[in-house]
Amino acid sequence: MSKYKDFLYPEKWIANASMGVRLACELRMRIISGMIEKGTVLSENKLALEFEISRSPIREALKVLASENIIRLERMGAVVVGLTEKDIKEIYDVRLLIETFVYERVVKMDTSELVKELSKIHEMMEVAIKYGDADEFSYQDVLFHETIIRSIDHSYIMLIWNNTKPVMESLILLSMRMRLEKKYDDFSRVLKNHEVYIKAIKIKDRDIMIQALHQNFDDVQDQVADQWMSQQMLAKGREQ
Amino acid sequence: MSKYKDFLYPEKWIANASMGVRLACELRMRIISGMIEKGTVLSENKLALEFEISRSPIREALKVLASENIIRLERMGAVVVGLTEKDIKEIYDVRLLIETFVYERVVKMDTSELVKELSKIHEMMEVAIKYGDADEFSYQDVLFHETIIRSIDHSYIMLIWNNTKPVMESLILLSMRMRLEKKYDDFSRVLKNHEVYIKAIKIKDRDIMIQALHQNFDDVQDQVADQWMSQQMLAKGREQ
DNA sequence: CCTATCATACTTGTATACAAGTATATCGGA
DNA sequence: TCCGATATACTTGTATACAAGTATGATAGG
Repeated sequence: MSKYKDFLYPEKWIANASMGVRLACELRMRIISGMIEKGTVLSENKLALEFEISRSPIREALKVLASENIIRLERMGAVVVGLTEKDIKEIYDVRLLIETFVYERVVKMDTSELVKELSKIHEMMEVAIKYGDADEFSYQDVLFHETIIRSIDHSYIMLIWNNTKPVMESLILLSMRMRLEKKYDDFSRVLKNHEVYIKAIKIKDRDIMIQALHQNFDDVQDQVADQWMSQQMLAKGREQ
Repeated sequence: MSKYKDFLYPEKWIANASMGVRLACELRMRIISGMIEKGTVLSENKLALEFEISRSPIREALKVLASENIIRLERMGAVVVGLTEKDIKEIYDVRLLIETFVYERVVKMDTSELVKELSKIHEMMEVAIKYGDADEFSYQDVLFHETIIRSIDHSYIMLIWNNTKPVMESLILLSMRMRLEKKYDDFSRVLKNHEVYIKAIKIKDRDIMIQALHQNFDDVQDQVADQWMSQQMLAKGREQ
């Protein structure tokens, strides 16, 4: 589908999803990467023609993207809003907020099972990076945090996570792909960070947890924002 | 539409909304009030027949409700999940979380305009209760908190609010309607609480704000949960 | 040349049709 | 009586058609 032969979003992650979901994932990647410029007006009919599917899944996808605030549904057409640097900061505000909340709960739990799961994911990340698979690394990274959040069994925190996850995932995916080429060393730092996470959860010291959390976020946020800016610049350059 | 002649959700709030949104609001009210029992399987076709609209808006409504975790979209049919007491606690966890965050920002702002807006809403609430209009009171109550949240101009906090608002709104609406008949005195307490809010924002003392926030929530949460339980009991009784 | 009105081509929201897949129930056989 | 296969009646996902409304542009009149 579409004149673009290849997709930005890993197809195997959405192999048996509906067209609406798939299109949402792909459009999200294109918008966040800057491939679709801000201000662009997306029309249901035009998208239907371009992607060669009917309006039903298109509508579904646009609703999803609108709920993530990266497009704005107006009277006529969906206007691409995209992400500003402010937005990225805000996403990390929210992550910090919910993960801090989560940790408050985690210290009161039996974390042995969780630690085991996280260790497994951590090793997966090591393997992924060993074979230069940025997509798999991103997947496991997101899964790592989701696993922690899921562990406290809090449906409304989970709801927030589910609403912010897609954009997070796209940002991380784009960032990791760039780093694979230009800043390979970063990965070992990310891995180290996750080790600290696991350790902090294991010994259940809330202060160390929060500290590790902040440290990671201060680190990661800058990098993601940085990488994202490069991506934007790159997209800008490509247009000319 | 439907065999139920009257709707639980105030029709004037959604006068010019699409059928999908309207149906979502109505179904949400019926599910939260217990009018539609947990475990019920909602079929798109059956709903289409019952409400005499096509499947398109039905699908839209079900997607919305699924994103709010009050129904679960499965292979065949949408299973009504509803709210447990745990869910209600969790919603207030989230509100406490985001409103605490918001207040951290509010103290750094010029709040004069905000205070003015809130005072207006507060007076609206007084008028609403003077004329025994529980729906209008609920509307202004929700608007009060939304106004505070909106004031910090944080799109992702706003996103969370938008995701939790519908369920909150339904809970408050049902609770206020009951109180109008049985616990009329409660309203003056709610009004007092909001006065404290405004004052706390005006003098910009973070500690007092947080304190006021917690006090209000401890108070309101219990009441909402309480009222909601009564409602559930009532619904149960009606079935027999 | 400027303005107002009307026609046209777009937009969304909704209805309906169809295809593919799944649970259920019935019927035949042991 | 119990088990298995098949048929049927459901389900969702997608495509398409239609209606109502809106922006745009062209045209007529001043």
